[in-house]
Amino acid sequence: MSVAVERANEEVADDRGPDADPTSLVTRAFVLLGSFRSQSVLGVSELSRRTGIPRTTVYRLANQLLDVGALSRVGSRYRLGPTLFELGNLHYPPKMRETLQPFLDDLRHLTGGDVGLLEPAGLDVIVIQVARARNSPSKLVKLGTRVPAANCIGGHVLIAYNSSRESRRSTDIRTVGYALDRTTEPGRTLVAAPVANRHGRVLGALMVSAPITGDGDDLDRVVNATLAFARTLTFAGQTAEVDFLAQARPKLPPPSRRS
Amino acid sequence: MSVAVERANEEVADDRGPDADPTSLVTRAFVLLGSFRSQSVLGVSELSRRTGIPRTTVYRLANQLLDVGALSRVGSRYRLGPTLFELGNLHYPPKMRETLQPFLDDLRHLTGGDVGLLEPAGLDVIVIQVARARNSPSKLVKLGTRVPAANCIGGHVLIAYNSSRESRRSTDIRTVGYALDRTTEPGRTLVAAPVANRHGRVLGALMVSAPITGDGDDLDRVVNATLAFARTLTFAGQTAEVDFLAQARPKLPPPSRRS
DNA sequence: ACCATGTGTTCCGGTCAGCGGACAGCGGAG
DNA sequence: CTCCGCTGTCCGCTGACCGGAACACATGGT
Repeated sequence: MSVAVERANEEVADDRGPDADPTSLVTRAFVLLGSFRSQSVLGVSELSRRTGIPRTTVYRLANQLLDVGALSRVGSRYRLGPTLFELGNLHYPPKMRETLQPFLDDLRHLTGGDVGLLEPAGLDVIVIQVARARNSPSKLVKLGTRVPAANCIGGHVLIAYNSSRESRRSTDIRTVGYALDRTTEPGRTLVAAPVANRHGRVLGALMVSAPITGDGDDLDRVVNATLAFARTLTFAGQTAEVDFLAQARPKLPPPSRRS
Repeated sequence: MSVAVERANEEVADDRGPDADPTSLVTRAFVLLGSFRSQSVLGVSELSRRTGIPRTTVYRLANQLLDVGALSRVGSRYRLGPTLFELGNLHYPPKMRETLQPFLDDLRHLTGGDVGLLEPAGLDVIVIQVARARNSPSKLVKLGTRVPAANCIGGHVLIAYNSSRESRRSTDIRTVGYALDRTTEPGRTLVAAPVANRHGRVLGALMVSAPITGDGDDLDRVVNATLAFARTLTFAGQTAEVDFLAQARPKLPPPSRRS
């Protein structure tokens, strides 16, 4: 009762069109904002160096972002602003967090590990809700963490259920209904299972980072609990009229991307 | 031991320059994103109507925002995307949340009310961290809530300590060190106190919504607890090297706004 | 079946917002 | 002192953005 899933960077989900036009101002603005992922406070020149955008343009852009609250000043440098936090929280349906939190907490106590709920974002996955042990060192199961889907066991699950391309690993995961990873966090085992909305469409993944290593009863308990709670979340989302982000299947079959 | 603070929309904090250039693309993008505050799923035409931006422009803008993950598709409409959530969480110093959360939880239990930490954002304040009773109905003390500073008792405190303009209310608040509001949430009393960084600069406000009405011992206890914890947060921020958003006093005295 | 009305989407030419090279002022390091 | 890197400012050019008009497609009322 376990499926070995190696880490691999080779395969990548499709389902997302070509990269955005790099000359678009909106794209540049978010490239700029994204450079704060690696450093929380940055100046104009440093931003220019990291993004490849000319200094003058960075300067103007940063001041505009300042005006709307997407950036804040720190001396003569910048950090991400509170407006982003406000808008980021509006990403959820209003009551989703408090509805799902008790379930995540229960699963955390049952498994003794850290619990995270993942959502796909382009080629990446983002951790949108967590239940962590206090002072847990896990860098993966952490609110707001963004990692490439191909590098994360939860991302593998999402790919397995959503990608149009087929792979050996995807069929393996769909067969057993979950995925394991023993290598990313030494001394721990990562378990991930799909979470669907009421239409059966897989929109998220539940991930548990448990402090166990080998196979055996412990692993079985964690896997079974994770699977059960993933199904419960699907159910909870429906009954609470949260519908896990309320995302229905698109009415217009091909959303027709601008090539 | 109480200062009557009426609600008033007349006075407004200055300290923020003129409104951003409305024709700037960045401004328009965030106006667009901001319209999701009142409705979580919107289409192109509806966005155009609410923002005053022509449909075609909205369409192009929305697709660009889609490409960077700031918006997600829901059928043929849009909602705020996961990238905003990710970036919004990076607004904090890495360990601020888990460092401060135990204090907020303690204060919640001590006062029996809902506890929120506020941060200024332009002319508004934003609730950046909370400790709520389960199923609390408070709309004010809620993660991500944004309200005009002039309409919120916590905003009054921030104005009192930061605005360059002087007012009767500001001096009153600074004299006693906190502010009260009995009218915004019927049957409850709101208490707010300033939170400073290590340089003594007031960067936030601690707010408690307690289920009490009159004066008396109950009120005194809540007020004293709030004041004590506001000071504790300042201290906790320093010792945990969080420094409450790490914001130092600007080195360049006039940040020289583009007029 | 018809039209009226709403939607999302595509097209295209004019124009102006944004671009970026160059420079000024500042501050810290050597 | 000089050098170097930084932030902030200016300005002429240009190509990316703008938005009106038209299209395709739903919906629903008559």
